Amino acid sequence: MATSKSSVDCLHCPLRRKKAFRELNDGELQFVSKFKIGELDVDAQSSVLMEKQATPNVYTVLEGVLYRHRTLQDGSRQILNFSMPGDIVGLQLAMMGEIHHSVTALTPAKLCVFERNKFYSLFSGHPELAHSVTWIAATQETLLDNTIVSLGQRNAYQRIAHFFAQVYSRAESTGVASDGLLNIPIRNHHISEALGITPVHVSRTLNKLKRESVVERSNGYFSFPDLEKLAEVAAFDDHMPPTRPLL
Amino acid sequence: MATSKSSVDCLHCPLRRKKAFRELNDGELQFVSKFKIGELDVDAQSSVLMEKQATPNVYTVLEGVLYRHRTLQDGSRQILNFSMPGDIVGLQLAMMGEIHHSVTALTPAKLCVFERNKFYSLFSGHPELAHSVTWIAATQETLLDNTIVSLGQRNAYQRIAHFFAQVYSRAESTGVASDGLLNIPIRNHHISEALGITPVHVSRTLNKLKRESVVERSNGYFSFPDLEKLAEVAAFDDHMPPTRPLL
DNA sequence: CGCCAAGTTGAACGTGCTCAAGGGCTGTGG
DNA sequence: CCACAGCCCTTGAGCACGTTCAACTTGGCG
Repeated sequence: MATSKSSVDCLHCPLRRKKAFRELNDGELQFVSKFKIGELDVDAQSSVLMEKQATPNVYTVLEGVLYRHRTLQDGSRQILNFSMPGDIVGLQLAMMGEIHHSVTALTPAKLCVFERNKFYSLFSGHPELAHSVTWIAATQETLLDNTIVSLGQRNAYQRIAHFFAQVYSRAESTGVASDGLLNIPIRNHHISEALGITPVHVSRTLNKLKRESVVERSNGYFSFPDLEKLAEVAAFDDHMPPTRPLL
Repeated sequence: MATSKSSVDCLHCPLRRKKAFRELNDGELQFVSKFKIGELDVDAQSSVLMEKQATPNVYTVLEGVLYRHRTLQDGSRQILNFSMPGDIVGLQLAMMGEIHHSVTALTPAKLCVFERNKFYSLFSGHPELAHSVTWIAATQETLLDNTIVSLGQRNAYQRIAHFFAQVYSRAESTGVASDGLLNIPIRNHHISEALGITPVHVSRTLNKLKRESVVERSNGYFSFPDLEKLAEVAAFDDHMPPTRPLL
């Protein structure tokens, strides 16, 4: 894990070239360039934010995948969602100065670092960017809504299928998946902790999905030979807009 | 249901007098006054927003309680959360122009009406207010996080207890509850749809909570004779900041 | 080779679901 | 004033999805 001064310049941010992201104008770009105070590289498994610990920084994901999670008194853990390129990490920290979840890297990841104290200057100086922040927050809300619907109404089989459909869709649009291959090292216990299903039952249910050729796994990576079939058994219809703003 | 021109003036908004809400300065107040284009009064049970129907308006709750919900293909329904005074109704509509849930009044309610097309002017003209919007969105996220944790990790008993603790806490701080009495006509099927538990099992579990004197019900209204006991069996620790911004 | 983490599989159990019947309350109409 | 409908809640009994406990397999890595 290391922090370095902007090795990736915002002016040439590789994310902007991806189809999913909207362009910024020159003024915005220059502001973001100055707003970004550095970069954080983390290894897989390392924590970026910890529950109840207020850090001075807020991040956006430049590369890699992380997950937000919370641990209860009894030690059980709930994964809230996955953070992919373009996502904001620690928005609650920036807004309320408190955070009630941890954020851990699932893959090696690269994050852009911002000072949360200066976050307000983004609102006062660049309404377009402030609007983007809120856009991203509202989009997150939609994702959390989806998760609540899954946990509340679907059984293990549908839940896992829907989980994959959702994750794949987001991963594909942020360059972390393509051609049916999900380039994220998801283990059964992640699915277990994300969906509130025991690892044992995750295993059984996954095997059923494998037998039905909805899901495949090799070297620890999942793939989906027939994405339409996946969407169908998952009853998944994608709610996400095709393009999105970026800080 | 009727729309009338601002019978409640923002300058004398009754919500601001409540302890939970922050003050606005004169410039902000004047802007909000102009930004608000009217008021919407709805009866209990009537819908304010419908899934997939883009309306031109966005709202804030002035009085009463509503709930956001989504209906699946098979007809099952999930309540996502409850909207109480000060909450924004239809933020996703304002940001993305799409909405994937319905909003229905639980009690008779009064809403402030805003044009979603003009929402951007709030960002460009009043960064402090824009910041408030994002603050509210981030707070919502925390609430949804809590719900996900409940649905994923807790059994029916803990879920219901936590649900009440959470709802009461929010209701209390927005003036919809006091002295242990929750002034919202919640039926068993609401709990069922919010927590993914069948009405039958909700009934059984509620009776257990009643027997233990954690919960009481009279005339269809819940009350909690011992809020500390409730928080304890719910393993609830309140994540909400004591004061909050308001549009 | 041996270790450890992750996944698999079996068997028994339990929380919560389903189906079904009955009771209480409220509003409406005879 | 009673009859009846409709909604909500309650209670019982059987069932099933998912859990728990435990043993075994597999694969990566020292």
